[in-house]
Amino acid sequence: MYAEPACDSSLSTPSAGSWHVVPPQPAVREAAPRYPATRCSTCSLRAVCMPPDLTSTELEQLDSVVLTTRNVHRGETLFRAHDAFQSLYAVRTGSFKTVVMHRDGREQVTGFQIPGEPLGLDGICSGTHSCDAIALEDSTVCIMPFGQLESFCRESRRMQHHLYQLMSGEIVRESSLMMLLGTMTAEQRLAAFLLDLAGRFQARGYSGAQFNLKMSREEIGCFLGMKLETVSRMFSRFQREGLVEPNGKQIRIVDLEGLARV
Amino acid sequence: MYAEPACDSSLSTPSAGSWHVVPPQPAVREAAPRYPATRCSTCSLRAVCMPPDLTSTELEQLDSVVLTTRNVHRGETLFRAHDAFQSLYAVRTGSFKTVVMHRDGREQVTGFQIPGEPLGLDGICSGTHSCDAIALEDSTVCIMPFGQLESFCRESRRMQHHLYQLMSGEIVRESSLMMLLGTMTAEQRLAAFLLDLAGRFQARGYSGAQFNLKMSREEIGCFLGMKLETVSRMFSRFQREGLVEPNGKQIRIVDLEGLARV
DNA sequence: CGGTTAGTTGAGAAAGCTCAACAGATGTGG
DNA sequence: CCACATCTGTTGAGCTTTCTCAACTAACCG
Repeated sequence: MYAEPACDSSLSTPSAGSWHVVPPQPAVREAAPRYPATRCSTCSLRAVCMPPDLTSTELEQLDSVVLTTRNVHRGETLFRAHDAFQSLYAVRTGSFKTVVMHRDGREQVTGFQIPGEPLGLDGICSGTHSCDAIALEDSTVCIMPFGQLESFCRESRRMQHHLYQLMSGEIVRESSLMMLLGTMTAEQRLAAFLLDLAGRFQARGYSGAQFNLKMSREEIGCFLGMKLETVSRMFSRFQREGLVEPNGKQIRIVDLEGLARV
Repeated sequence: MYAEPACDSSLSTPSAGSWHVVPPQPAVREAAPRYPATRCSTCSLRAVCMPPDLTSTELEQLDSVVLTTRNVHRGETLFRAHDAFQSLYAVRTGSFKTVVMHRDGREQVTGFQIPGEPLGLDGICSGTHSCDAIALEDSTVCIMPFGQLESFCRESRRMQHHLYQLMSGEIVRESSLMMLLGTMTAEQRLAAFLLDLAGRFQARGYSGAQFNLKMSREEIGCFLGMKLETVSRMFSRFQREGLVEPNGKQIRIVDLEGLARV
């Protein structure tokens, strides 16, 4: 359902090498192949991803930072906690979830990422990722090697500021999630979640009124701090109240204002 | 109880001007006076605040970015949501809480900051702060005008990286808070909170086993997503179980391992 | 020293969880 | 391409945790 067709050019670059410390992993875990990126300068998501006012020189430089993309199949990880941090990523097609895990097995989904949204910012701090990023469907990401990005940011004031803004935005996003988890009822959480998603889809030119949830009820619950049964009950309640028309994963928002009033 | 004596030199700099859009505020809200900072190069918190490997030239430049400090009295705000973002701050003495507020009055404390910790990172994103920063006791902060800091970071690779690390660290901190709010019981939350605080005090050379909570039970509850009564009950439970010896705001951790096992 | 605020404790209510049954959807091998 | 197994989602009933309301005590402040 999402934008651009995945870049599936098969000119695999040999440069890939070992992306990850390879821990126990369901299936064979090959060195992830990279593919040449189509350029930022012509990308339809540029307005979502990048500052609006880059000069053509800056765009050229940017193209030389974002040289490759990578395909991640549904259920596979882009990176996992404890992997060495190398690059920042931007979702190009598809969608991801990020999950932090406690030793005792407790899991918390900390976010869902759709095209144009960043991944990997958690890794800068310690040089090691602190969460897993898992594809919810077959997806593509742009790869921005962080060292090169940093160099670029020392040259470009605009790009420097953009990266600070991006990270600050992540901080603010997480704060409002804390508010959600700390102060809202199950009903309010789900409403806020749907409204947030609707807004993000709309900002990317998709319908905000009707969309397809790629994540399961369990994943939604794990994000919103409640059990899947409760998520399901709340969907049913919204349907009864004529706010949302859920059809499995297909969601139609009927009464936006009503949902906001919950 | 915290480190350094506050810099209370009264050579108020006239440069202060209007720091804030002044919304309804309990008392008189004057333009906050700034005081000359004692230098980063000689600050005992430097190891906590700044990258360890700055050259003497970089230290000099840093001193010229962090020219001023500001005193904030107990209960007063350093900045509030919707204030224009100007500067990043580092707590020098005392402590703060950051609070995000929903229109309907719901509040969530998103963090407590002790000496050496940053404040204001939320403002970069939109140029406007998204939370209130309120002093829990009479406190002092170092002021880092963000424009100057950005310039400095374009010149100093180390400083640039440090700021990225700082922001990434905030992202990781908030993720683990989401885990706390999303998956833990009231008992586990309070235990995790005490252990976190103990670690942070210890890292600053204070006792991790005995410390003074500057925040009320209500503020703790608002941070941990529970009511003050529940916080109180959990303290009592920890006391009964011989894990913690709470004496009002004075906390002594008796059984660190036990607390970690909760 | 009296008034106010902060903290503790108890009892009953409510939200959300657990367990369980079942229905649809999805996928797989014969 | 069907039949069966598996996974995902829905719904119900009873239980647990936390909240709410209330009373009371201790600490703090002017």
